Amino acid sequence: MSDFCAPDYQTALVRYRSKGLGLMKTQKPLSKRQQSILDYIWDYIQDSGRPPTIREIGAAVKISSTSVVNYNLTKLKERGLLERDAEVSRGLRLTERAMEAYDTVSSTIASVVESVRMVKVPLLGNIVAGEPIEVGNSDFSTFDEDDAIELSVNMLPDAKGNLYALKVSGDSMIDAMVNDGDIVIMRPQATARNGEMVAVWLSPGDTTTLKHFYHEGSRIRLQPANPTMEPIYVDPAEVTVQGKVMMVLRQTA
Amino acid sequence: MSDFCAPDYQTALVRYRSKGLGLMKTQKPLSKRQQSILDYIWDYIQDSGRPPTIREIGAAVKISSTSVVNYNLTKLKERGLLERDAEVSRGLRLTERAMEAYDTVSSTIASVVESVRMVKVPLLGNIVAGEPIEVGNSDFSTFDEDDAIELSVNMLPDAKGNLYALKVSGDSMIDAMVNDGDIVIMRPQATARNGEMVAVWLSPGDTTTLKHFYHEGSRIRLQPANPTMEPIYVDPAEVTVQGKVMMVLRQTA
DNA sequence: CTTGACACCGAACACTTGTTCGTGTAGAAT
DNA sequence: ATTCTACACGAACAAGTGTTCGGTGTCAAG
Repeated sequence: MSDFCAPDYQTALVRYRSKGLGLMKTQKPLSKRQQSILDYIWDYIQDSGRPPTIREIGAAVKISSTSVVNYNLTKLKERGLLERDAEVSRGLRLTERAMEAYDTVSSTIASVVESVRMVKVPLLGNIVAGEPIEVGNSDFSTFDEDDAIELSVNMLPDAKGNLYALKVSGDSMIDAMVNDGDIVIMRPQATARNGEMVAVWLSPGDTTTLKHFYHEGSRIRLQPANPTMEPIYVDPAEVTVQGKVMMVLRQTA
Repeated sequence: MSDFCAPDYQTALVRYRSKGLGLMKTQKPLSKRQQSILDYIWDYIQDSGRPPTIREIGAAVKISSTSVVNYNLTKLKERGLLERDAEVSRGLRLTERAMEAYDTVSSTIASVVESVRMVKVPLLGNIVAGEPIEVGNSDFSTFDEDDAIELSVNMLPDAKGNLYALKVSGDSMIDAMVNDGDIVIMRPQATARNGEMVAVWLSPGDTTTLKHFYHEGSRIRLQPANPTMEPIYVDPAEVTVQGKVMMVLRQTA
């Protein structure tokens, strides 16, 4: 019998965010000098809006000879990490592959977020809005890691922190106008106030569900928003609140 | 009595998108040459990842002398549209102000969209989901021009073209799970198939509303999704379909 | 010990690139 | 008519920048 555990949105989120430099398995690592050169080029472009010169690179990584810089740039080009336009000043360009190491998409989005106040919310998986169903530990494999929703921060007051998205399966929340197939944007939250719509994990049966949450004496009432369905009563020790619904998105066409 | 006319989302959208270089009231316009130089610099940076040289600019805008290019760059600098680092190759940089003209946010987002497939949808105004109400010609002034929603293109199949967003007032579409306060993403559309949820303008009374649309013999039936409300029957000549609902967004917290 | 590959280096050179100078034209203002 | 300003231009020059050459040192393999 498998060990029961809560679907771990936090771990999935951390995994989503921490994509380090993926070194090619079949090649030995870059020399320290070559790595320093790449780092310098990246930083210089971010800071100045243009690539550095051979001499600037040399000064930065303590190479006194332009031909040594040239030699190392040739090596990096051979590795597919940069391109060079000949006979022009500042003719360097980092390739897509090199930029992966700097997580250019996240960096670009991070800079856009700063300027237009937007947040990228990963779509981590499904949440059932119906009878609680058992979840496996691989529940997060449903969606490609690259699936995400970009949202304007001004649509999400207090959007700091680790938002994530879940796709709704089932119609138990239909009276809260959350339908099967909708996407809900969640903010991690370990407690809930009465009436809040939350995702919860139930230790008996290792199940998860989306419901309105109520403290009711010594019990917790998980209330569907569907008049055809009965509330679920659980012992507080058996329920873990995982996140609160901040926003609902629905495609209609 | 004012002339009646449809609330013109297209015009509002065009106005939203066509933010030309914001000319200072107290300054005369840039010369054509100066504008061409700015355009070329912008394009060159997008294409090559570095600024152009003085000679490249000259070749592009048909200036044979580097000192004329230099003179014009000095003028652009005086206007606050670019910065120059002296004594370095490719020492140009467009200022924030200059980039506004190229809608740097849209351009940056456009480039991000290419990599993460996202679209920026302006929030243009309100739409009533209730009894049709009269709209004034200044209906679009409700929202700041900068209000917009960023959405992942993969959430919006066929997102090409001029999407816009409207904020819903009223609850006549509540059975379609569209509630007061929700935001609907619209795609401009002049016709409608039966059952589609659309924004329409009604020439009698100069009103607008959000409803399900049905052709019914010689009439159009505009059907609320609220059992407490009656459908509206109108002559086809009196109704203009303006857009179809592609997505619904709701903030819940 | 020899050889080859790799990494490194200074110097020179070729070319690119930015800045400055002196000059000319046209139109507006005086 | 004169002066001023804006815009334009070719040429020369200075500085920046990339490329090439001939060389050295280290290390591993033969």
